[in-house]
Amino acid sequence: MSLRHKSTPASAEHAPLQLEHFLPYRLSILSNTISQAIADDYQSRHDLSVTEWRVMAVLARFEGLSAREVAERTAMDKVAVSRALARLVAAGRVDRAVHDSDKRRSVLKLSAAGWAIHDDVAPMARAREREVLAKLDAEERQWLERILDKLLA
Amino acid sequence: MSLRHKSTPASAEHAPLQLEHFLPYRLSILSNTISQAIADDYQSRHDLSVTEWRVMAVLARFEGLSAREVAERTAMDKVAVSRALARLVAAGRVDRAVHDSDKRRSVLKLSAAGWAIHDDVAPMARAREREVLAKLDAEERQWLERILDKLLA
DNA sequence: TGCAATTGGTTTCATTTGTAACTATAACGA
DNA sequence: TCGTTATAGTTACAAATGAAACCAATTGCA
Repeated sequence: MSLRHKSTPASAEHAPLQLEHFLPYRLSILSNTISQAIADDYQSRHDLSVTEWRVMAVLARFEGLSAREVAERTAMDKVAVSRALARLVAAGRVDRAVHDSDKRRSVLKLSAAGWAIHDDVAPMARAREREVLAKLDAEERQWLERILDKLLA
Repeated sequence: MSLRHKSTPASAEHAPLQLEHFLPYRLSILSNTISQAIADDYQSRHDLSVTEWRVMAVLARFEGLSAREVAERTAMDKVAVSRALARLVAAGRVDRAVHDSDKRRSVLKLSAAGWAIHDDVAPMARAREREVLAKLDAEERQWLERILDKLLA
């Protein structure tokens, strides 16, 4: 056998990750928990998938984007955006036109029905965010903002 | 028309979410970016999916768990765990035995081959975590830890 | 011009994932 | 001890997702 002593515990031999203190793992749990809570609010109410809601949220904020620009803003891939848009347009929630000077590009905006859904969902999403942030005091909230800015830069 | 003035801009009428400052959105981007970077390290090298790696990581730390306990620890659902385990056992990376006093439960541990993979991947995962944390100074790291503790409590 | 390379977007097909139903064992209460 | 209910885990089927091929419009440049 090796120089290592026989009775060395597995943890010393192998140094397993301590998931409960491992940043990527903890971020993943936190992110999924929050996103799921928001999704639960709107999925059944409006028959809306997470990707569809993301597309709607970015079109609410930036009217007239192309599909590619939506993909950039949502950090989704273009196939996912294309499919979400197909459903949203079919449901009459998004209006799609063709760009004047480039017929490949679409020009996207929420329809009246799309805005109505947005105006119902957005306050719920904000309320969930507030619930989460309520667990922190003012100082912690400031630090969190600063830390996220740095990590996402 | 309503009492609202005709020329009120959409942003005032509808108050769209500002995704770039919306906590759930930012957490999701950050979490996915980090997890993907780690996954890129091991997926091709070991033909290992994210769910399989999570199962291995928790078995490295807590030997002899049942599938249900793995699911609890990883925050994955039991079907995902069952499938990951099927592949891991088939690949000889996890040993599955039957519990002495309850024949429904399995008793799971990493095989020698499983440990070898673990011992290759775990340091890479830790290195990625260090890369991320290197963007923060000592004070920010302490706050982050404290904030995550509170949000996950 | 005109033709190759690029870009916006969709479709196709294979893989992954989620939900529900199912099997086997165990626990509990009449 | 029998019948009901609960639990561990798997299977089957549907829906979601990703990668690559694809079409159409545009750009760049010989």
